[in-house]
Amino acid sequence: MCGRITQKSNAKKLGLGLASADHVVPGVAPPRYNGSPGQEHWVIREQPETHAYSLDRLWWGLIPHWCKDPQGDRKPINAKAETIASLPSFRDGYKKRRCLVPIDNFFEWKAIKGAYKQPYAIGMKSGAPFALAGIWENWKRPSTEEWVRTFTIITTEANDLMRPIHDRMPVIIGPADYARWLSPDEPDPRDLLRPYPAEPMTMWPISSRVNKPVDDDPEILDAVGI
DNA sequence: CCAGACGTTGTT
DNA sequence: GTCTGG
DNA sequence: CCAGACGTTGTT
DNA sequence: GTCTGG
Repeated sequence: MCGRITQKSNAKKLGLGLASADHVVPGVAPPRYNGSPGQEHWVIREQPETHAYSLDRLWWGLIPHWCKDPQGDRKPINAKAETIASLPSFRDGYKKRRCLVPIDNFFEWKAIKGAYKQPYAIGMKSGAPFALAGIWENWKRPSTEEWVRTFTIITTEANDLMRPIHDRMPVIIGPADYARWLSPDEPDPRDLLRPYPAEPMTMWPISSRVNKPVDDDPEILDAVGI
């Protein structure tokens, strides 16, 4: 599963060669060294009309458009690849509002029976940013009429690298498939929702300092070993 | 018909 | 135990 | 995901 | 908004 990410590279790199974010005001988009659900993160989308790609900040935790009061309701941070095409909360987004979440790493906790959990960082051997598959939604806050944009990350079964620590992992989209995943002309690209090959990936144990959901502590860099 | 849910994970 | 907040 | 709280009243 | 359960 996937409940913590890093977006430490600059916006140019996190655009993955598809999108840029030069319109973003400096200072409003700090790097995420230990990013959590409930925070804003970089997300790449395709504009339906112009087919241009954009890199924007969306809230992690999907709020369906029909939701009255997300205070009381849950905001799913993950959606299962196996069921996303049919579940009421996800199927419209899956058809029409797919996105890529560009990251440097994600974290996973290995549950050790009767004991602590050991956090791990997972990334590419190359150190390059890569893309997770997501879907997003628009939601209008009734009190202020303001539009809120949220996303959720799709999960699938673990690959050989991750299976020792966890039975699920986020869906990773390779560069060759960016365009297909984002294209509104592909209503059901479910063949992309499979475990990513283990070979280009790497994984290492990190300090449990990352347990604390604080992502602006510079010392977190040591914890992650970056 | 209306009311109520709508999600995932892990752990017991 | 379960929910909210980061 | 984990950490931390775990409450009520009335008024804006 | 749409589906399930009573």
